[in-house]
This record gives sequence, structure tokens and C-alpha cells, in this order.
Amino acid sequence: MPGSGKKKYGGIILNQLEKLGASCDWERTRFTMEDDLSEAVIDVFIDLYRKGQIYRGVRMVNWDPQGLTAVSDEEVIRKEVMQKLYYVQYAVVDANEKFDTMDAVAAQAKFAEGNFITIATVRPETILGDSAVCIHPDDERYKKFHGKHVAIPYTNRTVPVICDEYVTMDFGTGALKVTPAHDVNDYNLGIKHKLEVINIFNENGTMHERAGKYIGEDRFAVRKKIAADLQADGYLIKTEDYKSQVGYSERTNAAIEPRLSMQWFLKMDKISQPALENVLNGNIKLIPDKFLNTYKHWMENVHDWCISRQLWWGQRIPSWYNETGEFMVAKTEEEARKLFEEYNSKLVAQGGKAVAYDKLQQDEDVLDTWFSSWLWPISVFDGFKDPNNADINYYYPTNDLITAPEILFFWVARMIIAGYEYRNEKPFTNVYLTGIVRDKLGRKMSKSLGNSPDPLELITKYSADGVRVGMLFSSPAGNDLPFDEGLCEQGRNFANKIWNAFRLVNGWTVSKDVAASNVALAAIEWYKNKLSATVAELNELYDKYRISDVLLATYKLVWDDFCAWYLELVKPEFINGEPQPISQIVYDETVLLFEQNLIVLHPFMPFITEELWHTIRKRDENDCCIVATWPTVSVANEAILKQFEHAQQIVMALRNMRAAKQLSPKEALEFIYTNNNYAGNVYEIVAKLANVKPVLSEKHNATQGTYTLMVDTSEYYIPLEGKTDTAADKKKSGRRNSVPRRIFEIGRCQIKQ
RNA sequence: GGGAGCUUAGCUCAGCUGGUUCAGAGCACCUGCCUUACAAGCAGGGGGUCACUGGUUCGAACCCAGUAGCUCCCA
Repeated sequence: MPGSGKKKYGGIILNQLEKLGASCDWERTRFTMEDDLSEAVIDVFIDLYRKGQIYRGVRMVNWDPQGLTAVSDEEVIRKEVMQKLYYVQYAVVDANEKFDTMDAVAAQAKFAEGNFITIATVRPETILGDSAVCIHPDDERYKKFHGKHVAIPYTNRTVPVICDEYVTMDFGTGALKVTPAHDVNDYNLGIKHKLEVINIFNENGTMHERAGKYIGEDRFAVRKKIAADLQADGYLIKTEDYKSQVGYSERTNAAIEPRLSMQWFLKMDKISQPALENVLNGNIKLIPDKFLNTYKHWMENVHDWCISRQLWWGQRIPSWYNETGEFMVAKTEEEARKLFEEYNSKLVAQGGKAVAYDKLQQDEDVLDTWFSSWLWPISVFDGFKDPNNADINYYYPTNDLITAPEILFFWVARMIIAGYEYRNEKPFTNVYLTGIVRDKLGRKMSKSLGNSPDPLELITKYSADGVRVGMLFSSPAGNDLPFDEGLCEQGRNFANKIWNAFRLVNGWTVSKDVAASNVALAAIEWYKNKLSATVAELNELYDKYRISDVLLATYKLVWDDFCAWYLELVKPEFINGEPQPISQIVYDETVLLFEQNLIVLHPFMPFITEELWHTIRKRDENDCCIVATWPTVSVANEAILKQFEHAQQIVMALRNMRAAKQLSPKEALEFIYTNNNYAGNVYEIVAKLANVKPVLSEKHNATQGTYTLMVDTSEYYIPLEGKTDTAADKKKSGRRNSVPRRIFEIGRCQIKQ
């Protein structure tokens, strides 16, 4: 498994997938930390470095001063915190006016002259690291200070007043203190204006000697102290309450300190081009395509990729340092030595002095996990070591990648980049982006929140098939899916339904001597057509990756069409309490149709379908549902479907009438039809499912006590003389026994009284 | 601060190129039923000003503009 493959979770996830019935090639499980795959990672790093694509640079990281480590953005928990906003005055001086000591008294004199700029900050302790004060070039209030300097309290330093449109004039005082070492935005401003970077903190969050004051004291203690000092010395004008976002370490809960550090970067501008082009031109498809815009936007504004991490696990960066900090990128220490040797001989040849490399030390940092994951489609088939092996040639590029939208950039885009860089070919054609599972409060499932349901527990409760159905029911492509255990229950109920349908069929006694009834033959004919039409629909939905729609259509086919209509029609009757045998022909056809159902159900419910596949008929061990031929689609006979639909409508209308009139389903009724628009077996179907006796009458005049059914353009009559009242009387008296004259609308059929 | 997207029934969402599948599905809910596979079930039923305002059009859930609310991504 790629990416997040923390080993201890890897095993659990694989186990869960297995239990869920994922039909993976389990013999081939791999892990990006394996030797072969790690080697690929290192080789690629070296290759890209030699191509000049990888460089070292400074970057702001999230530093955990308690854990003494950098943490990733994902491990930072942002909280809204009430803080104090401190308004501090800086004395303005001329650029050439150098002060060795701008003490409080001197500053007060400047203030009195009106030569001051007020800044607002929630972190007054960082004042000691200020390198500039920034104002908007158009800000009238500060125009007179263009080109001037300000004196930073307690530092003996003056820093320039710089102009940049980055500053919002009407926010705060319109003047921004710039502390490049301790704020990302300030850092970027610092680069733009070539400011000094003054890191005033130690790794553990105490003040560095560089700060010049409060040395060794903790940053938060210093905040209080300096606030008090600023107040006492007349720098502090006022404080205000201020709500702001502060990041906390997920591990230690310490406030995150932005910190500058040396990191490794991969240049993205050129290498990412094919990944943009081939998605835009449709060589690689994102499904659903609403992600195209996001993808495009990101790829067009791509930043260099920071590939180094300060973690204890992962592939160590293959860079070797000598005593003086020079380094060689090489696979092994020996190679690094050789490189140093060559380097030295060149130096010496040019008249320089050789550098020492007696003690080489490998970089302490490791590579970002995505830096191994992006190679996955190639490295998993050993495509780096052996670029022409049979597996990679067969599996690369593959058809579909299924993944979450949140890692579209982290992983998907980078796999595409690596694919074009190292095989000059896309790694896959379709990227299906699933929904993100959320809990009922709309939060992402996460290990730290502990709000993820345990799949194994769900499986014991609802079965693997039930859980699969539950998950897939509510997962339209790309939409979040709010997890609801009720859906797993629905899945379990569905499995139960299938099981019961099987029990019914399995319990029949079959007889070659019994002729197939017209109704049964009609049902078979109809369901074959219905199945064919539905499979055509399923195929289309599959092509569009509309998995939840496929599931719903399959669900309705099996539950409604097969169980509620088909089985009810072919089901043998009981005579004198004795079940009658079923005709061999009908039985055989039913089993065949049942099997077709199992095949279309299999992707969603592999366990029960495979089980029934091998129970419903004696089979070879290798004759499995999972590899059974998908039902073929023939042109559905529209007339048959229409005819059946007409029968269904009559049945539903009759049931509805019975409900309204409180007539027991057991009470047989006469059903009078006057024309043969719907010949076929429509009326036999109706007879079986609605407990009526069809009677052909050339002409019927509706009389009192006769219901008229209107279905499509056909009229039917049901004599109810003497039935209604007796039926009603059997029920709780007074309820509904006087149904007013009205029209019931049921779909397109009406029942007129 | 920049970008993307969403708002349709109590909930989760479909609804393609504007017009005979335009107001849909599943769940939930309500009412009958222990009817010989299934109460984890069967039969029936009630729910919506398609966020709001305006525009385009013979015609708008759908196209356009604005407003409000929500979500995500990047910094």
C-alpha cells in the first residue's frame, strides 16, 4: 500500500479490505517502505537531483517547541483563541540617523514630535525580531515616513519603513511590523524587500541570545513581561481583545511556532506540464469532472514541492555532509566519498583547496511519504529496476484509479507527473474520486477524533455485504457521504431478502408432469425483457461511474421486479394446505433468472451471491459467480414490458381499492373487462396477484355498487354489491366505512366510484 | 486574501441538451396487515414557493445577474 502506509495501520487496513471482500490480488500486496520500493525512491531522488530538479532552500515549517519537531499541516489543530492585540508605537528616525541606543526617553521625544508609527500585534515578544515596518504606498497617513526608519524598542536597531500593497490600509493601524523569521507572510515580504531574518527563538521556544533581552525565558512568559515593559516605558498605547486562529500540535498541544528551516524542494514548473496537459485534453479523465477546474487551478499555480520531512520514519534523504557542511547526493556513503574525491581533484586542479570528508554524515531528514507514493504505479511492478518486465508492460497504464478527492494533488497529480517523467506515459486513464465519509456532524472520519466506525464491528453486525451496500448506497461520485448505520441495516435487510427468495425457490418440489401455467410463462417472458432492459441501464450507469445509481437500480430489479412481481407470479399455489409442485420448465427458467440476478448483484454483495451461486446448482469449484459472464443485453420487447406494466397498474389499483374499502385480500372479486386491448396474459396476471376472477363482457353498464377502474384508456368494472358493507363491518366500526365519493390518483390510474 | 463548489420532501441526494419519466428516488414518517420465502416482511398513504430577488424565453429546478447561507481547497 502506498502513502499513509504507517506499518501498524497497514495491516489493519488490509485486513479490513479483505473482510469487506475487496477482490484484490492479495499475493501482490506491497508496501512503499519495502527495500525494492525504497530503492526506487532513492534512485529517483538522485536522478532528479542530477537533472537539477531538486534543490535545497529555506522554508517556514510548523515547529512544535515541546516535541522539538516539525509537524505537517495535517497535524496542526487550529483553534480560535481570544488574545490581546497590543498597539505599540515605534519612533520614526531618519534613515541616516543611527542610534546606538534609542532608549525610552529618546523615543518619547520622537513621539512628542509626532514622529511615530503605531503597529498592532498579538505577539509583542516578536518585536525583538522585527526587520521592517510595512505600510501601503498609497496610505496618506504615512507618506511623510517613506524612506525613513523606525527604532525597535529594546534592540538598539533601526529598521526601514517599507511600502507594499500587501498591507490592507483599513485593517488595524495600516502599519504592519515585519518579522521574517516568525511569520510566513512576513518571510515572503522579507524576500521581496531583502530584509534581515532574525530568529529570536531557540528550538524549545525560549528566547535566543540574538533577542538581546529575556534570554532563555519562555516565549509566553516573555509576552507578558515585554507587554508590561512596553507599558512602563510608554510604548504601549492600548490593548484590545482580539479573536484569532492559533495552531496547536496534535501530539503535544503546544502552540505551533512558525520556524525557518533548510528543506529539500522539487521544482514543479516544467515537470508538471504533461500532467496538466493530459488531464485538460482528456487523455486522463477525472470523474466527476467538476474537479477539473480545481485541478487546473492548482496545476497552473503549482509551487515547488517540499519533499523533506523531520520524521523518524521514512526514506532517509541520500545526501552526505562533510565536516564543513558541504554535501554530495549519492546512494551510499562510498559513492559520496568518490564524489567528494572527484570534487576535490577538480578543485585542486583549479588551484583550490581540497575539502575534508573524513567523517561523512547522512541527512537526518526523510522524504515526504508522497515522494514514495507518487512512484507507486511504476515501483509496484518494479518498473524502475526492470523497466521492461512483463508485469509493468501489462499493467501500465492501468484503467482506473479510485481515490479520495482530498488527495487529488498530493497523490494523483504527482503520480501522473512521475508517470510522464519516467515512462513518458500516463499511469491510468480514469480517476474516480469517491466521496469522503463523514460522521453525522459532517466531520471527516479521523483517527484522532475517534469518530470512525470500526468496519469489522459493522461487519459482525450487518455482514460484509450489508456494509458494502450501506456504504455504496449513499456515495454518488465525488459527493461527501454522511455515514449512517441505517444504510448498513438496509443492506443487511437486502441480503436477507435475497436469502429468503432463495429459500422459496429452493423449497419447491419440481415435477416434469406439471405443465407450465400461462401466467408463469408470461412472467418468465416479462422478466427476461425486464432484466435485459435493466442490464442495459446498469451498463450505462457503470460507464458513467454512477455506482450508487447502479446499486439502486440493481436493488429495485431484484427486490421489486424479481421478488415482488416475478416470484409471486410463478409461485405454485397451495391446494387444501398442500403446496403444489412446480413445472420443471418454470423451475429451470427461474433458477437461470436467479443466477442472472446473482451476477449483477455480485459486485455489491460478493459473499451471499457466491454462496448462492454454488448452492442453487451443483457446480465446479472454479465455476464462480465473480467470473461468470455478465448478462447480455438484447433489444427489450417494448410491447411485453408495456403489457405487463398495464397489468401491474390494474393490480395496484385493485389493491388500493381494497385498502380504501377495507376489503380483505382474501375475498375474491369479479373483474369485468370489456375489450381485448390487452390480450396476452394481462388478466391472468391480474387474477393471480389481485385475487379476482376475470370475466369477459361485451358491454357493461356501470350500475350502482360497481367500481369503475380506469387504467390508461381501458375501463374495468368490479361488482361490489353487498361486499363493501360486510367487509367494513368486520373492521373497527365507524372507520372509513363511509368513504366519500372521490377520485384516487395512483400514478396514471384512477379509480372512480 | 485567492479559487472551486453547493442550496430540490423530515434526512441523504438524482434530475443530461430549457419542453410527455418534471417535480423524482431511497430512507424516515403515517395507516392497515403475524396473507404458507421473508415483521430484517407485505400492502397502501401523506410530505416540496426546487435558498431568495430580478432578468432572458412562447416556456425556467435547469440559462444570466444580484443577494443570503453553507462546504472544501490554496496561502
